[in-house]
Amino acid sequence: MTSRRNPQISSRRTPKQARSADLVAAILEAAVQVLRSDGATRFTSARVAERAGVSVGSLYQYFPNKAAILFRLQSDEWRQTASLLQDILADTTLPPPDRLRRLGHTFLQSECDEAAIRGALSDAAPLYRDTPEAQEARAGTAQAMRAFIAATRPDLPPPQQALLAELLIHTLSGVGKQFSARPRTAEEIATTADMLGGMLGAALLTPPLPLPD
Amino acid sequence: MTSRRNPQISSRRTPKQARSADLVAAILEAAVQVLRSDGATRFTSARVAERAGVSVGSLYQYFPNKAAILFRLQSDEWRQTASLLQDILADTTLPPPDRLRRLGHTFLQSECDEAAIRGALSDAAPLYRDTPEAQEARAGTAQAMRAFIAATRPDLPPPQQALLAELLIHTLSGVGKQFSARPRTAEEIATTADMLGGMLGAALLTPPLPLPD
DNA sequence: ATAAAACCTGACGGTTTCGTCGTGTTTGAT
DNA sequence: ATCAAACACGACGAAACCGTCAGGTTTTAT
Repeated sequence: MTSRRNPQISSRRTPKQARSADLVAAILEAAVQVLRSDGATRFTSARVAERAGVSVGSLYQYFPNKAAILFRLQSDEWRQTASLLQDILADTTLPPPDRLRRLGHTFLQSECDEAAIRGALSDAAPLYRDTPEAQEARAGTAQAMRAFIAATRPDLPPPQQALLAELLIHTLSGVGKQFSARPRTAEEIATTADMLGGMLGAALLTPPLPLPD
Repeated sequence: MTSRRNPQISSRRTPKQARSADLVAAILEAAVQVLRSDGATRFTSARVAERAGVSVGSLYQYFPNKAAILFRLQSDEWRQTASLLQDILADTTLPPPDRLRRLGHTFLQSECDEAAIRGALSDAAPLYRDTPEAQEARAGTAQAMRAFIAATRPDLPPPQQALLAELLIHTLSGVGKQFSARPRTAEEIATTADMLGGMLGAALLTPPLPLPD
């Protein structure tokens, strides 16, 4: 599905002088702005370059194609999210379910704060999603959650641990994405985050399922 | 975000003879095939017409644009899903949490069965998502869930009922979409569906939250 | 000062897609 | 048999976009 050709996501030339590093920074900043204001379908190499006050040629010296810019942005987001997960889930001063509760709040809030950019990025997902680089980049968040599950539910067999971790991640990101698709009041966010956190906590404590033969 | 111009989703001419009705059916069938085999980004009016054995001109006599075809497909899916929800949630022979459990199973299974087409459809979502017709079409599923919540948790104030209903729907569809993005074994589906159902059930029985002032 | 490397530019070719329109065919009613 | 409405066709104009390339400018090193 959604067949990809040679996405070639990896960078083309690495900036060695100060001006070119600035240029790359300007491009990334412009990319965020274009994504936010024009949306994914209007995200264009030309538009990004123009917004950055830079020529297309320069852009293509540091990014092999459009997808590479998007991937770079998404990749940064993922790294950020992974370390957030890591921090909250590893905080042993809180009982595990409370950590999930907190995770729900933090996550939902940040998703709503940056709804425009995240929504646009995920609209553009088909452009970078299927590259090996993307698969690897996603692994970070999954790993953090699996470690938490392994520590909290050692009674579950590893395959179930993995599926549970996946379920929690999918719930967080799926709910976050759809909930933030519409503008929300602070009250709605708080209430939903509470319910979400409770739900995740309940999932965590679910008794091991009798494996049907 | 993702600004739309004049999407003009509504149909252009209504088939009055048998042959044109067949033509529309052929187009929809072809659209599904193209979506499944070529993905959202390669979904093209020309390709659909060719696959249907029909000229582009004919296609554009019954659909004002590409988005209208996609919307039609998605709309059918939504109707189908809404009646599924309706049926399961209104089945009073089962205790409410069990209904959610069953819903999780049914939903996840069907999502996995048709992963290709649904995935492609949601990749194309930016093209039809923001039209008023789409907003209205989505309302069906939300309504079914709200009715269920209202009947099951009359103790909650209506605003919280609405948010809870939304949370459950978002969880279902978000998890369904992401889980089915990779091919899954029957075992993985069953296990995840169990956990998902349990999670939803738990969310349903969550005590009313003390409204913070 | 000078040469090499790094950097920047923007016009341009090639491609894809959308949706229309003038023309020709089929159907149903009289 | 005849005519109007419905239907079907596919070449085509217009627009958008991607990514390259030949040539000019700035920086760095010697």
